[in-house]
Formats: sequence, C-alpha cells, structure tokens
Amino acid sequence: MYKPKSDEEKVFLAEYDPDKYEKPSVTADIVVFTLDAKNSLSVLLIKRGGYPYKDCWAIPGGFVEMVESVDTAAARELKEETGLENLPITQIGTFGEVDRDPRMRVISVAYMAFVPKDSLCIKAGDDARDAQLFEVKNDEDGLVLVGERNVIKESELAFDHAKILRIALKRLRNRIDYTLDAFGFLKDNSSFTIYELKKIHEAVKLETEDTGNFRRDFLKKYVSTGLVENTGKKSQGTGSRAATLYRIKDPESFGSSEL
Amino acid sequence: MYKPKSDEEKVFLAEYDPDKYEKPSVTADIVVFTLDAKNSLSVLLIKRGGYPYKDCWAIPGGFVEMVESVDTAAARELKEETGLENLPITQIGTFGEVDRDPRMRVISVAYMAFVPKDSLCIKAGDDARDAQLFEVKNDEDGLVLVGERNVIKESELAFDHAKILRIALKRLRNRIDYTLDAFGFLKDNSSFTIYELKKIHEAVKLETEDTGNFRRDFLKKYVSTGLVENTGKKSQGTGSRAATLYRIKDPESFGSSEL
DNA sequence: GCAAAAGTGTTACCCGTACACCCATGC
DNA sequence: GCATGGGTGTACGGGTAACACTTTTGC
Repeated sequence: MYKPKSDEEKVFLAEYDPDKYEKPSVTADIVVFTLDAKNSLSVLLIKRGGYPYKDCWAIPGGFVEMVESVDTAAARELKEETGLENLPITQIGTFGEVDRDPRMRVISVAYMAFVPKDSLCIKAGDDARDAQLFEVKNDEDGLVLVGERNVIKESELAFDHAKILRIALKRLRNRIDYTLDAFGFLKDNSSFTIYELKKIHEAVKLETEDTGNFRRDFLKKYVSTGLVENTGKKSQGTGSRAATLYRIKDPESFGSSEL
Repeated sequence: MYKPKSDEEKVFLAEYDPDKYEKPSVTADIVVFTLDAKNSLSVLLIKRGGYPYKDCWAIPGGFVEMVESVDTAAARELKEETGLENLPITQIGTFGEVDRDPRMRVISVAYMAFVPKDSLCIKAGDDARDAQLFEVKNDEDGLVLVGERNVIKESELAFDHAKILRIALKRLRNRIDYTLDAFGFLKDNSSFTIYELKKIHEAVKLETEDTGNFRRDFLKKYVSTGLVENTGKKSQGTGSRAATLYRIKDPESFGSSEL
C-alpha cells in the first residue's frame, strides 16, 4: 500500500482529477481450451447476441471493472462462462489497435485457460446458451473451427479475435514443453495415466509421440523432480493392460508455473 | 474497417454511449535495454519529477492517447525518451492490479526495446534530463541497479516497476536464443563482428560463451540461413587480429521476428 | 614479444529418435 | 486370438560442450 510522503503529496492525491483525459475501455478476454470427446484440441466460443458483430462467434470476455484487477476480471469471465474457478490463467497479450471495436476505443487483455476434458457441459445445438466448443484445425490459409454442426473460418470471428486465437495457439504449443499447462487438461490430476497426458500433448502439437520416449520424458521431467508421484494404484477396465496411476504432488502450488 | 450490416445496427452504434461505465486509464511503459561502456546490460530509468513516487526512479512511460494504438504509444514514449524511432518493440505483459497507482485506476502495458550501444547520450550526473542508465545486477534478494554515482535496489523503484523489470529481464534472457533481439544492441547492424555479438549474449545471459562454439552457432543460425551475410571487409585498428565484418541482409524486415 | 581476439580442429559425451519387443487386459 | 495400450531395451546419429591450438594485429 502506497503512503504519501508529505502533506503536499496528500493534497495532490486528494485533488487529482482522474477525468482530465479521455480514457479507453478495457476488456479481459479468455481463450478457453479443452479436449473434446475425440481428444482433439477445442476452443470455447460464444455467439454474440448484440451489436456489433451480432451472431458472430467470439472469444468470451467482458469489461474490466474498477474494483477488480485485470487478472481477476479474466478469472471472473472464465467462471461466468464455464462455472469453473481457481484455474490457472495465463496472459497472452494485449490488443490495442484504435479501431478494434466500432462502438468505442477498447483495449483487450487476452488470457488463456485450460479446462479438464468433459468438464464443460455444453451440448451440441444447445442454442439457448449460445456457447459451443469448436475443434481447432488448420487449413492452407488459417484456422478452421469445427463445431458439431457448423464450420467457421477464422476470418468470420468477431473483432480481431482470429489474431488473438492464433497467438493463443502458438503460445500454447510453445509452452506445452516447458510449463505445466498440459496437466490442466486432465480430467483428474490426482489420478491419471501417462497415456492420458500423451494424448493431450498430441492434441496440442498435432503430432504423435513415441510411447517409450514420452514415458521416459515424463518420468524424468515430472516424477524424478517430485512434481508428480506414483499413487501406487493401477487403472482398470480400460480394455487393455492396467496402467500406473499418477497424481500431482502439490496441486495447490500448481499455478501456470514454469519448470 | 467494420461495416454495420443493418440500419438497426447503424442506429445502435450511433447512439452507443461509451461513458456508460467508469473506465481505467491505460499507460504504455517501455523498458529500454542497452549495453554500457563496459558491455554490461543496462536499463534506462527516469527520475519522477511529480507525485506520486516523486524523486523515485521509474520505467519511462505515459498514457495511451485515444488516437493511437497501444503499440504506437509505446513507440512514441521510446522516441520521446531516447530520440530513437522505428526500433522493434516487444510487448512483455500488462499489469492491472487495482492499486498500482495511488492517483487512480491505471493499467499499464509494458514493452521492451533494445537500443544500440552508445546511442543514448545520457551523461552521468546530467540531472537536468532526469534520465540515467543503470547497470542491471543481481544480488541475493533481487535486482540491483547501478548508476554512475548511485545504486538502488529494485524495491526503491516506483509503482510495480520492479516486477515489470524482472519480467522484462526474464523474457529477454529467454528470447535472446531464438529471436533477433541481440542484433538490436549492435552499434551498426551493417558492419559488426562475431565478437561484438558474443559480448551482447554474454551481457544478457551473464555467462561467458566459448569462442569457437559461438562462432559455429552464429554461422549456422544466421549466415547459412541468409539472415546475415559477410561484407567481405575486415575490421581494423582493434589491437588484435582483423575480424570479418558481417551485416544484416534485410534490415527492413528485421522486426522482433522469431527464427 | 606479448596481449587480445580471430579462427580451426578434434573429441567425448549426452540426448533425442527410432524401432523392436514383450506384457497385461478386455472383448 | 486379437486389439489396445503398458512398459522395457537398445542402438544409431547429431549436436553440444570442452578444450587445444594456430593466426593475425596493435602496442
């Protein structure tokens, strides 16, 4: 907490006029990634109900309020859209072009979050909610977003959200190797198999990993460092050999920390 | 440019009231790195002339105006402080805690820039300008900034600028290996030696590089890829063997691009 | 000659990759 | 049995790190 150092300064602060200059609006937008039923990387989009870009799909977000930090605003938006709280969120950049929004000057701070598989109960065609998961694909000239019954190109997204989404994807693909982001996609981080984590890596990077190498990597990077531990239990009923179940040792300290 | 799709939308936009909600102020702050005479990594700080944090050292910055993008505001601040234009700038994060600034709600978007050695003509003790270079050092509990005749700890910086500076440093140290950031420190990117570039890497990473290995790296990463080319000339008057001079092939396209 | 930097060569080791192979489980 | 995934072994190759050594220039 800041303490003024003189009476003069107290007077200055008391009489300061915050409205001397015109100000922009600021939003916090959050790119929510998850894995869909087919283990493909998906993103949550909402259909805009009002102008501008009415009926366009957009990244969820909203205005930052005066009583909350920007990070808090992003977390609040995440909760409003998904019902999920206390997930680590990662800032990916701020977008501040003058004409981003036709209503007025809006600067957006973008974040991303990773949501456990199947934790979003958004049904296909559940149009009442106007929120939907889209599988993220690539074609020659950009992203393609594949919903249950609709396919859209990145250029159809509202505002500059195509740009935001592209940057989020790039960041995720970079970060997956040296952060704990991948664990955010796990259904249950206190009981998971190496195979599940491998599927997450494959979905994000869009390439298959070698089973043996991934296993050794996992043991070295996470288990031998004490971040993850063997539960002593085995999976069952999977239609194949029982696998060792692992858990994250200290879920509390599991922010968006780096290795 | 956005085009309304209906008359109804035109009316909506025309009648939209941007001042429905209270808004924060937004600043663009820029961390300016350079190498000092001793080839140590240094940062430009300015001494605050007014309240709050009067007489404290701070990262240069200023309010984003309504007619400029946030990136443009950062570039403008860079020019105002250093006189330098058209340098690549890199966004490093947005800082949006509620109480960052005792005057009012201020959200700061932080950038960093790299400035050629000796291009800043800030003399030590030139107090009229209130701007000074500080060598960046580390001690047990954080950054130490060493000026020509004063030494300050990170905790003495204004606002949350210690945090911003720490993040900038971290980013720079990561980025130096896979971006072209290092070239920004060169006095003349159309005539430089491998040794000069090596000194830059050493200043940033605070560790010495092996001559032979650095050389081979340089040739492989930059020369054989066509980013940098041999000028055919040799350095002279250095007190040691003449070195090959290299130049960046296409300085125009030399943004903060990644390799 | 000496110091400082330029430039070349060589070697040892680590690590990523690829691939082969056996094990366990459920259908 | 067969498909699927779990788990182990191993061998090759490339790249990095470490270091030795020669060359050139200015003082």
